[in-house]
Amino acid sequence: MAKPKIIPRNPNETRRRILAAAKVEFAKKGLGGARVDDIAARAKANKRMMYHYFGNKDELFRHVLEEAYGDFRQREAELDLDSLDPIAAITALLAFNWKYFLDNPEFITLVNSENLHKARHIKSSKRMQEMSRSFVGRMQHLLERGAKTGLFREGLDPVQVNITIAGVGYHYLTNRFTGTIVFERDLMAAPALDARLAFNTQTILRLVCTPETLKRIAA
Amino acid sequence: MAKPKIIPRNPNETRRRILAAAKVEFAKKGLGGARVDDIAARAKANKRMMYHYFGNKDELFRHVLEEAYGDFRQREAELDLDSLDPIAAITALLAFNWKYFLDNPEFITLVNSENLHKARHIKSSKRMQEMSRSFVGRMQHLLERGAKTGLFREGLDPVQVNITIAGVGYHYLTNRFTGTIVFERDLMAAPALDARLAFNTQTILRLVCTPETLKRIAA
DNA sequence: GTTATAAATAACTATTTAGTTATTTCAAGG
DNA sequence: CCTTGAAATAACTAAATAGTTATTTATAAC
Repeated sequence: MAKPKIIPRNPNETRRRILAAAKVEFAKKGLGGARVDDIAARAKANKRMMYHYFGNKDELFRHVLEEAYGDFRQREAELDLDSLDPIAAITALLAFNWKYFLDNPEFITLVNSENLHKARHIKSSKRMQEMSRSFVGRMQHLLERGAKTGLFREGLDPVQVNITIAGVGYHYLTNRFTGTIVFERDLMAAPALDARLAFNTQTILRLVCTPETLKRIAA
Repeated sequence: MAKPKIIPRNPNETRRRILAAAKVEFAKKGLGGARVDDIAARAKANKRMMYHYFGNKDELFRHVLEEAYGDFRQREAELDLDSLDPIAAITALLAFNWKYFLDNPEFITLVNSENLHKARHIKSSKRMQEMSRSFVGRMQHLLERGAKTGLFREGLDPVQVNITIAGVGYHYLTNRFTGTIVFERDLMAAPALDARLAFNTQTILRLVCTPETLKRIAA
């Protein structure tokens, strides 16, 4: 009735299905644990098609990674932080990071897997470089805007702030399974997640704001 | 001359060598990527001995993890934070975390691997539970001591503070390979490492200290 | 229609892999 | 000494694995 399920002989669709299936498999089992046969099966495609479109397992992994990273950066760029005052902007950026990691848990495991392999897949990727540059630029701009208006401290390193904003959320979520055991607390329950975002917001505002700003917003 | 290298027929030694080799292999390639044959070869032991002492690959991984986590917690317990004032104590704890991650990079990849597998190896480990409890207890005690002396803010959640202290260092280091590409900066150069520890110290002190304390120590 | 090209499939291969079996070797307690 | 049980080794197996070959099939340009 509705949409024809699988159009025969559709290269774009097949390629897309393989890439999507690979993302799931790599995220679940890591590069070393993922199986090419399982990826093909999940994509409902012949394994040979993977080799046709992507060359080999490592190249497939690189495509998955670049796509995941690209999606993350693109959505972040869409936030339009410039229309917000610096405090609202950095709060929104932190919340975006948190929500993105929550909604896309595979992003975290893919990045972890790439780091286990010393980032060899993206080491010479021009596309990664371009995406990263505008990302760092946005933070630099935000921090300068905050400092100029007297809200933020002067001289904050955008790289350090970026890593910290990502880190306070990323670390909580990537280690949520061992964390739940170590802390004997369900770290993924809704109230726990809300509490963590609130805590992280405090952490970041206390880090970037001047004492006067902090007193005023009563953090 | 000195010590006899490999004593024949030495069960403890063989077991220890296998465990040490497994730690290296699992840390390098993850659970899915590690090869039992490679572990045996690295340990200069017969593969059959691994099955003799540890049962199977997953049990071996569990032993490696428990040992790694145990070492981390034991060394942390040896810090004797009670003999330091709260600010020095939390600074020392942060620095310990940082240094431990730097000196034992395999710890990070092992924990990452366990989380990729949803912590199934340690889920019902009594030993993990015991080690974790005293660890959380120490932070609680430190935060209470800081609050009582008016240095720290009241009502800080020791779990949140623990996760943040670990996270600001852990995230920087676990993602150092992709980070070096994204930020186009050698994150592992000595000055970069010093800068990160200094930055993290600021982040944590700003998080836990009262405004008055912060003004006094001019952070 | 015919043909050239690319998409898709099935079946295969050479290796690798976790785990096992069968056997030998040593060292300590009697 | 000598016997016994554990330590160690070598050789094996069945299944899995990344990647390939050979072939068929649909499509779109002419």
